[in-house]
Formats: sequence, structure tokens, C-alpha cells
Amino acid sequence: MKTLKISEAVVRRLPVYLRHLIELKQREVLTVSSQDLGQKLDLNPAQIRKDLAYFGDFGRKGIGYDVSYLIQQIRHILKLDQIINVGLVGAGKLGHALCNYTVYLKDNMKIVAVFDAMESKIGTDINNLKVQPMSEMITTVRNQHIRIGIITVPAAEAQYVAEQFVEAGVEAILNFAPVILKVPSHVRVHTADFTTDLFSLAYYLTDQGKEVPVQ
Amino acid sequence: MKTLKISEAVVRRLPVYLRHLIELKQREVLTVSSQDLGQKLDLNPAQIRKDLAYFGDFGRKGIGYDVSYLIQQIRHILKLDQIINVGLVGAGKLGHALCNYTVYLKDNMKIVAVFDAMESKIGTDINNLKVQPMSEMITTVRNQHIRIGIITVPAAEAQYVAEQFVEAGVEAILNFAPVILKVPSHVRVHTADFTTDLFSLAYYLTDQGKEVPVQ
DNA sequence: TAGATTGTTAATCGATTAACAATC
DNA sequence: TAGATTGTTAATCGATTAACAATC
Repeated sequence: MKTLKISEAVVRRLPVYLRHLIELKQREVLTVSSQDLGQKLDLNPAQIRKDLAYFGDFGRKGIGYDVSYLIQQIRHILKLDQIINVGLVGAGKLGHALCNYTVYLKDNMKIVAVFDAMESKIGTDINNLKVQPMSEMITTVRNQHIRIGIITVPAAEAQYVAEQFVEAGVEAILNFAPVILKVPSHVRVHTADFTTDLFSLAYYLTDQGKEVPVQ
Repeated sequence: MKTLKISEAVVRRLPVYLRHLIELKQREVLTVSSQDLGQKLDLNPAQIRKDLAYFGDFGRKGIGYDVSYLIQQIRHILKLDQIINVGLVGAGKLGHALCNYTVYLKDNMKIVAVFDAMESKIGTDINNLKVQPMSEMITTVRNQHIRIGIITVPAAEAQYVAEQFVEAGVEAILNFAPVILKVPSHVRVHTADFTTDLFSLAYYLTDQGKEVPVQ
């Protein structure tokens, strides 16, 4: 077991492992090898073993990993054994969609407050939460002990919202707006911008030359 | 100019460059240096120059890059100078949110058909498109020349939908469901699963030890 | 011209994979 | 015991960054 700083690539794979392990547990699989996991998750077994070994000796030689035990360990590593309150700014369609996800709950994550700048949205009900005005954001974040902020506002407003989140004391931000946010280094930002994904996909299309617009 | 295969990391940065360049153009900035870009996008200037140099000599020594010209070039590289039709399966909240995005349009991408397996959804109107039953998917994909498929169905159904997309002849898939899809290697898949982002964010929270549930 | 900035090579850094002794 | 599979070291591979000649 090392105490080196763990690379982001490793951390990003942990939720993927966790997700699959939970599925295995539901299917009452007791034990799994890095080989099996690798096959299912399209990853190199050595990589999986190495990833896990950063955090402890979770496996048994000749046997593999105990599914329940590994779930428990990964949830602990990811801090999903604490309750983590999440706030969301941007009560549009996407924000609405995220609020309705129930996955969080099982993992002790919960969107506990929703904010929006638009008058027309305020007071609206989303998943049993009343949309609050931005003016209440900082107070609510502090009172409700919100530690992660989700941003689902248009690009132009995202930086402002991020700054409000930072001021309120949020520790991490998940940003869906297509902008690079500037925040102090103690706040972690992940960008979940699907336009980037979609546009980069286009690169891999075969060149058909068809229907080239005038431009 | 090299003809080596370009790494995915490079391709994924291209849309980020493009996005920012478009913003610069709107602000009537004529020229930009890798230095400037790097600052705005939190990237190393050398990396930006190297990325672009894979595709051609787009810059001018001592001057930088012509904004309009670079936009044009990147759009060409990403094949965004062709019309690219997109199909979406899963007319839930998330699917709905994606359909309403207008970003695509400017870049010649357009969601032209929406499908769902649920009876209650079929015939519904989403962004001026009638939701079609899955049984029509393969025909519609072929007739409308749909080249990219977006999957916004629950995890359990995602693999099936992917297979239908592949059979219909889609070249690439953007998957929002939290599963690793198995598809033939000629089909490109990007996973845009935000639960992975969110859970990996939790790792970076400070350990507070507070409120640990019984579990 | 002097200053700026590219394109590119070389150096560095980091991440993935292979291999294997340890051991269940 | 024999077969399986871990944890870990060493080898490989790839991506990022620094440095600088070329040149606008």
C-alpha cells in the first residue's frame, strides 16, 4: 500500500468498478477476478489490480476479489460512505433531468437544493424541491452543508455561478456548461460537457463528402 | 504535416479549441496565439501548437493563428463542414434536454429522429419531432441517413439499443447510460456518463468523517 | 531591425502493460 | 498438489512539456 498521490485516471475508474461490482452483487456473485472485471469493463486486468492495490490489498491470491468487501472498500475510498449534499444551479431541462436521477441516493449523494436566476423558474417544484433564487444560494449552501455544486446554466452564466459556489464554500463542482471555469485550486472542477463528446465523435466518421453546405 | 494516427486526447481537445475560437470571432478578435489560447483553456501552449500542427501549418510565425481560418480548418477536421444527422433513443428528461440543445445546429449536427420503447412516449412531440417506436428505428436510421446515435435509456436497455443502432448502420454512438457497451470495432463509442464524474468528484472532498451512515 | 510566435525536435513525465514470484 | 490469481516490479508505450531555430 502506497501513499503516493493517485492519478485522476485511477480515480475516474473507481466509480466504474463500483458500478459493476454492485451489479454483480445483485446477481449474487460472491467473487470476481481482475480478469473477469477487465473483460466486462474493457480494461487490462493488470491495470485493475494496480488501481486497487494503490488503496490496499483487497484481493486474495488464487481466488480474486470478494464482491461485497470490494464494494465497501471502494465506497469508502470515494467517500461515498458519508452523506454528500449536492446543490444544482440551472433549473432547465438538463437540471431537471439530473434532479430526477435516483442513482445518487443509493450512494449517499443527494441534490438537496435547486437554484435559478430566472424569475419564472423560482418557486417552481422540481422533484419535491422548490427552486430558489440565486440570492439565497450562499446561505442555503452553508445551512444545508452542500459540498458539491452542479452547474447546468448557459455558458455565459457558468463562470458567475461557479464563483458564487466557491464563495459559498463548495469543495467541488460538476460543470455541464461548455466553458472552462476558473476557480481557486482548492476547488475541484469536472467538466461534463457532452458537446465536446459529440463533436469529437464526428472526427471518427467516414469521410463521405456528401451534402457539404455552402458555408 | 504528419499522417500518423491522431490520439484521442488530441481529437477531444479540438472541439474545445473550436468553441473558444467561435467566441473570439464573435468578439471580432482576428488573431490569437497559442499563449492566449492556453491561458483561456488551461492548456500548455506547446500542446496546442502541437495538436494543430498534426493537421497542417495553420499559424504564422510571429503573429499567431487567424481566428476565422482556424475555425474553418477545425470544422473541416472534425467533419463539421458536412451535415451530420443524429438519432436519439430514450425520450426521457435527459433525452428531451439534449433534443432542445441548439448548439448542434450551428455545427451542422441535428437530431432528426427520436425513439422510445415505452408505449406512452410514442407519438409524443419533442422539439417538433414525433417520438417513434423502436420497431421503426432501423428503417428511419437508414432512410434519414443518421450517422450518430445517442443513447439516453436506462442502463439495462442500453446494450440492446446499441445493437439496434449498429445493425441500422450508425457509425458512432454517444452513450449516456452507465454501462460499458460492446460494439464492433468499426463503431466508435463515447461514454458521457455523469455519475462517473460525480462519484469521482467525491474522492477529492476533504474527509470530514461526519454523518457516517450505518450501512 | 527587434519582438513575437510558430512548428518541431528532444527531454521529461506519467500511465499502461507484461511478467512473475508469492500464495490461496 | 496443481491451477488460479493476486500484488508488484520492470518494460513499454504514449502523451506532455521545454527548448529553440526559423521567420513573420
